[in-house]
Amino acid sequence: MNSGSPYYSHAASHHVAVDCVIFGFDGEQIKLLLFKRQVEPLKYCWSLIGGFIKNNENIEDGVNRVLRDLVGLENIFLEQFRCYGKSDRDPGGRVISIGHYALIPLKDHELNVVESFQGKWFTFEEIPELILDHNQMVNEAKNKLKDKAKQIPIGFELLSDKFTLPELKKVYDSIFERTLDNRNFRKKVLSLGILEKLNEKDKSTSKKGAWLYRFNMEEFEQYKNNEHLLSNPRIFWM
Amino acid sequence: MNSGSPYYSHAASHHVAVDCVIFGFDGEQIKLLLFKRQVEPLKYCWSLIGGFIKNNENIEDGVNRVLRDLVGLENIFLEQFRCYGKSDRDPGGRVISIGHYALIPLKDHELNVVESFQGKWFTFEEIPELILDHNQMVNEAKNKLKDKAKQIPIGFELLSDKFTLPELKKVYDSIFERTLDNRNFRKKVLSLGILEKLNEKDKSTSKKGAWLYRFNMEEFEQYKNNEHLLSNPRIFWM
DNA sequence: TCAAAAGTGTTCAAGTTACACCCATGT
DNA sequence: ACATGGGTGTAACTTGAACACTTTTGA
Repeated sequence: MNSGSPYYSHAASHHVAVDCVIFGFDGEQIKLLLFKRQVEPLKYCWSLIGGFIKNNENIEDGVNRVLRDLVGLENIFLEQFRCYGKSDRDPGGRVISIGHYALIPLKDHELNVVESFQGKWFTFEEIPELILDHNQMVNEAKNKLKDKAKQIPIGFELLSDKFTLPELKKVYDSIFERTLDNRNFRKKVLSLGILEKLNEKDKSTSKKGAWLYRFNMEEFEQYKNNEHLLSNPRIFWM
Repeated sequence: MNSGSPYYSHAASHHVAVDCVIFGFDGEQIKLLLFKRQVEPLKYCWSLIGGFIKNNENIEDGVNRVLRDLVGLENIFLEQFRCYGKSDRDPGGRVISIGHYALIPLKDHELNVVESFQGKWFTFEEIPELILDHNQMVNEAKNKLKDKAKQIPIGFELLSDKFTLPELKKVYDSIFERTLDNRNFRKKVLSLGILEKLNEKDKSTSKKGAWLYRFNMEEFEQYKNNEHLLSNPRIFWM
C-alpha cells in the first residue's frame, strides 16, 4: 500500500486523511454539515466528512474527490487550516489528518446530499459531540474563518451569484457571532467598490424588496493590489 | 514500516515529513537558517531542515526531535503553517510535508550548530535556490510571520529575555520588510503595558546606552483577555 | 567637541462607533 | 392602515501617520 519510495524506504509511513468543516449559509445563519459515520470504529457517530489520500493523489485533489463523491460538491471555496497529528488521535489506527474548511452557498447546492448520506445541517449551537478531535477541528475552523473574513471579503463565497445586503450582513453576523451595526456595515461594504448593484430586487423576504448585488471579481483584484495589503503593517495585537 | 491499523489497512500510506523555516534575529535583521542536504537525492543542495515522522510519534514531538537532534534547539517558538501534499513534489518519493516555522533568539542559541551541520544563516535577500518546494515554503512562512505579528506581540520570541526597544524595532522592521516610524512604534509598544522597564542599560551598541526591557507574560495574558481579540471584528479587507 | 545612537510630543487625517427615523409595499 | 423588513447620515471619538530636535556619552 506504500507508494514505493526509492530513497526513503527506511522511513515510516502513515495513513493520511483529509477532514472537511463545511460551512453553509441558509439565508438566516451559517450552519455546519455533519455526517453519521458509515464505517467502524465509531460507526454511526457524528463526524466531519473525510477520507484517505490515495497513492499518487495530490492532497488538494483528494479533498475535492471526497467532496465530490461523498457530498456532490464541486468548485467551492476550500482551504486547509491545520494538520492534526497526534499519534493516538484515532482509535482505529494512526491517521494524520489535514483539516480543511469549505464555504458553500446553500441555495445553490440543494440539500439532497444530506439525505443520501445521512448528513445534517447544524447551527453552531446545535453541534453535537463528534468523534475524535473533530470538535476541536470545528472550533479551529470557525476561528480561521473569522480571521480570514477580517482579511479578505470572503462572505460572498457563502452566497449565490446575486445577493442582497441584508443577506450579506447576516453572513457576517454569523461568522463573527455578533450583530454588526447595519449602517456601518453597509457603508463599509459599499465603500470598497467591489459590489455591482443590479436593477433587480429580491422580494422573497420583504414587501419592499432588497436590491440585488453582484460581487465584481475584477474590481476586487484591482482592490487587492491597492497598497492596502502590501504596505499596511498595522501591528494589531488585538 | 506501517503503523499497522486494524481498521484502515485498506488505505494507502505515505511518508510524512516536517520541514522547518527557522527565523533568527542577529541584532540587526532577521535571518533564515538553511542547510546543505546530507542525503540523496539532491545531496548537498540548500534546503530547509526536516525529517520524517516516526511510528507512534506525535507530529509536534517529531518537529521537536528534528530541531533538537539536528540543530540542538529546544524550547523555542514553533508553529505549523501549512501542509504540502503534491504527490510529485519530491523526486525521491511521495512525501507529505508539514511546514513549520520557528523563532529563535540568535544570541542565546549560539551558532555552533551551524558549523557542525553545514548550516548557514541567510538574510532574506541572500536566500539561494532551495530543493523541492522549499522556496515556496519560505515565502509562505514569511507571510505567516507577518500575519502573526499583526495579531499578537510575537517579536519577543526572537529576542533574549532582556532586550532594548531599538532591537525590538529592528525585529519588526525586519518582519514587515519596511522601516516603521520610530516614535509611533515606541508609543504603541509601550502603550500595551506588557513591557517591564529594567534599571539597566545595554551599552553594546551605543555610547548613551538603551534601556533594557523584559516582556511581562502575566500582563500579556491579562491583555489578551481584554475584549480586543474577542469583540473586535474590524472587517479589515485591507 | 563631535559623532552616533537613544529618546521624546504634537498635529492632522482617517477610520470606527454609536445612534433613530423614514420608505416601500403586500396584505 | 399597518406591519414588516429595507434603507439612509451625522457627530463624537479613537486610531494611525507624519514629522525634527534634544540628550547622552565614549572616543
